[in-house]
Amino acid sequence: MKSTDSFIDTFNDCVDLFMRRSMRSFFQYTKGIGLSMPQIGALFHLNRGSTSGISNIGDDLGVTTAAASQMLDRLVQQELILRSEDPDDRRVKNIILTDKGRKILEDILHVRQAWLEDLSTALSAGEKEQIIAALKILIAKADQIDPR
Amino acid sequence: MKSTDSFIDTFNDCVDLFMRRSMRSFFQYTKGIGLSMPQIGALFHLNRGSTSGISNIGDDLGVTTAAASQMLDRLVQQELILRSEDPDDRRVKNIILTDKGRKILEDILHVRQAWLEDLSTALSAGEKEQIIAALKILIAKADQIDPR
DNA sequence: GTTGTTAGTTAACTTTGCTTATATATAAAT
DNA sequence: ATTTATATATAAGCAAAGTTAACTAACAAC
Repeated sequence: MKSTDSFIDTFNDCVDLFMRRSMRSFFQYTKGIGLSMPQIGALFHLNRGSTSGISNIGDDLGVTTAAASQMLDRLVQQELILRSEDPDDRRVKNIILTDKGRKILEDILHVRQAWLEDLSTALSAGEKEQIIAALKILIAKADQIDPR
Repeated sequence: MKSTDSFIDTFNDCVDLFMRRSMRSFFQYTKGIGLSMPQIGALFHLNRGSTSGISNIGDDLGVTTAAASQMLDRLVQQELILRSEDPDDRRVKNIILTDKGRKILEDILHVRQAWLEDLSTALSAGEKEQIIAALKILIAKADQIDPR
């Protein structure tokens, strides 16, 4: 399963590790509170501060606007979001997180980070600096080859 | 949204980056070939070489054995897996990947890596070494606090 | 060999997510 | 003012995933 590129191999090891340790509890938690993958995708979209129109969310999730509209209905029913009319263009509905929605999103992110926090306390200050420096190179380069 | 821990912040930035760049094409691809999240989960379970009984897979995915059995049906219909009787205990069915299944799994992993390969070629040898060294520290430490 | 346990299947049902097609309201264009 | 385009909603219908409950077959124990 190893390639000839040890950068790729190491990065993949890191992804596998992250998936197993951090994503597992993430999925368990979201399942526990009854949120589906698309719904989480929508919440994350909002959290990123991306444009909040229905069709934007649909595009982002790769589904039709109709599908997005229906899925958001369920989030409205759960009182995690609100539809509000855009004053500039009354055709568009801006989706905004309710306090409850913001709280749940925070919890979700926090659960995903529990493992990361353990890791952070286990690392020495020097190790952390080294890792931060390396990851920043990686982020900068990624931005460079495909900016957004 | 920033914490007081710049290690955690940088790591999260990196995760976000990876999710947006790499997982996006991953989801598009799996959607294109008609595989759902649970099905992919099952394939990944098998790929890890974990125990291949139906209930093991169900446990791993956090669903009932009945649900796992039905979901695997669909993978059998798509000829990605085979059920085979365990010779040691004829009650258990071992799930094995077909050639087609193995091929698709390889493709899935490869798609996830396309972005990573671009990144690898964009980085200098020195940068890569630095990142590899840092990630290895991270992996080693993670293994240390929660071995498996 | 009966009795109980375990692994998996099957059936009936519910919920979700998706699609297409149709409808409505607003905005933009001419 | 009328036409056209855009943003969303709604309806009908399908497939997938999940549940519980009832069932079969194989193993284990005594």
